[in-house]
Amino acid sequence: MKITLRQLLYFDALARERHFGRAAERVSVTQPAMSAQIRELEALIGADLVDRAPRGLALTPLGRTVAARAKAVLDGAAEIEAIATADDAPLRLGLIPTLAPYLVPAFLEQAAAAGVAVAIAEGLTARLLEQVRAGDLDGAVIALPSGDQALADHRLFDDRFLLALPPEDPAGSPIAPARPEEIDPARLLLLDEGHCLADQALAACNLRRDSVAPTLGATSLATVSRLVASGQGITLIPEIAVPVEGRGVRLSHFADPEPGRTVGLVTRRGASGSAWVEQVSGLFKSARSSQTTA
Amino acid sequence: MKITLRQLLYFDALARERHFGRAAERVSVTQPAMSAQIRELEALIGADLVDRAPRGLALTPLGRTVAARAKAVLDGAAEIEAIATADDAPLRLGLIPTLAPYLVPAFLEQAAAAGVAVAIAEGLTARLLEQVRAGDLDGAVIALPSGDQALADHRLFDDRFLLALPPEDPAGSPIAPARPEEIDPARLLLLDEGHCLADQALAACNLRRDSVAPTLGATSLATVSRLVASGQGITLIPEIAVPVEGRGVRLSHFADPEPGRTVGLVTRRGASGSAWVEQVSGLFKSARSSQTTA
DNA sequence: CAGTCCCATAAGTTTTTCTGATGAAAGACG
DNA sequence: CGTCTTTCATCAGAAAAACTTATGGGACTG
Repeated sequence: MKITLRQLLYFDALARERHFGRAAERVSVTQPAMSAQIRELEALIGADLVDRAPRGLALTPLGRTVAARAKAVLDGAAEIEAIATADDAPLRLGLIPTLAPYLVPAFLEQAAAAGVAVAIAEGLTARLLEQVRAGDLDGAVIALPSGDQALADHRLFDDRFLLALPPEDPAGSPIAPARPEEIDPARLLLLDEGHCLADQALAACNLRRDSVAPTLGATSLATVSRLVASGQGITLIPEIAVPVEGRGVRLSHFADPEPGRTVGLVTRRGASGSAWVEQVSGLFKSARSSQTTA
Repeated sequence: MKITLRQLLYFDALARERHFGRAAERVSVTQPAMSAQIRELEALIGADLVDRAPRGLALTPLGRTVAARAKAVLDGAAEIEAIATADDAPLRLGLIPTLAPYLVPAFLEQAAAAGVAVAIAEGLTARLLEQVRAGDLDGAVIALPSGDQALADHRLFDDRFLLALPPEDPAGSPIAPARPEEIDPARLLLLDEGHCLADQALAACNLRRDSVAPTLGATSLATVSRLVASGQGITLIPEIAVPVEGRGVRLSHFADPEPGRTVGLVTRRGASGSAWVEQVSGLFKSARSSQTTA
């Protein structure tokens, strides 16, 4: 046997009315029903809550504390019932490391302006997708496609790759747009394994990872771009990172068709219909626009 | 239809397990029972709480907030269930104004030492009894008898009345014990109406209120005793007040049988069996003793 | 394509809760 | 004093809620 909200509700009514009949009326039942529930509650707690006296009844000291707590519990339950409309739980969104630093600041502004509460996480694609699958994240912004049947992709925008070269590169640095396939593998700097940007860059250049000089572990574009700036090599840098990471390096567009990635929001399939998916997508698109504009 | 604790309990289990079957097992029911309760909860709230996907299910953002609140509600309910033993609600006790100042300090010490939580109120007998009847107070310490059928009197101790005279009273002040009937009504100072001490003093002296010179409204023994000390008249002062109010006045015992009052604890009849009545009575008796000793 | 996992649905049963009638105890009243 | 009234407890039967077992269907797995 277990305590029930109904018992607490009736007891609350009784505590207010101090009269079984009126308390019963208050909760729209008959007096025996009220009596039965109170008795049950007393049995469960194992003590008298009400001092039944012929002339007007009163709560016992214990009854008072129970009444106070019962009210709190009932309020909590009532809140849950009313929660449907007013949902202010932050959406939990993840972004990959090659997007987060460049997209998040503007996105948070947009979200704040739109009154949407969000919590941001950063992680590699694989982990983000895992979290979305498990419901630990509501969505992840990654390079599409996610390749996961259980998840739904929502395209946000395309993000071209530019060639980043040292400011003064004496050797073989194309002034004019180049073909990605023409890149010298020996000079190409990439992020660590697990970063999809590295895989995409390799794909664009038609290379395999083992044909590229291994780096000493670069986990951020900022690091790679600094390496390039100091003449250590060249890299492919996504357009969205240019305002932040483009300083100190020479940038060059590739010839059409320019390589790039499609950035999108990935959610559980079940969330596809939800309003927030469209709303958040809009916010990310706006964030991207304000980024390129700025 | 109304939300139930059972629904919240099941939903909490589901939120933890993320699996209907295991969640059902956790709460020792079959999976259809779990499904039904979750569905009912979703219907009540009016929104999906769970994203049912073939491969592993997740909570919706709303579901997460509900889960969090549900846990809080369940914890509250569990507390209520476990409350029987650990009841730390303060006992609410009232005292009349002619007892409170002299008894409360020592009583609070005793109560603290005994680990009993109390809340003290002061009021005239009539109001205190009303509050006890209504359950707003657990007990009242007054001059017995309470004269209320619905209440139970618990005798604590006797409190004699002494005659308080100005330190140097030139006229008719008995050096030896006097009979209360011999008091000059014109010089007798009393508390306002409503204070039982005044009525008791009148009764002891075999007087009626209208035969006494009306005072300008004295609501505390402290005031009356100051008046006596400054030679404005004489009064009857209860023994328990002597350590505090006896300074500056001359005190004289009455001849046997000495007038006095019986002080007692009044509770609702239903409380008579409760352990706290005996315990609190003991504390008051100890408080009185330490008072006379000191 | 068969097998498995997982949740939904259905039918029937058990448990809980309710109502309406009645009882008992204690004041109120003539 | 007996009768009436108030008020809560109790009981029996009815109604509602919740459970169990059995079954179905969708989606992934080998």
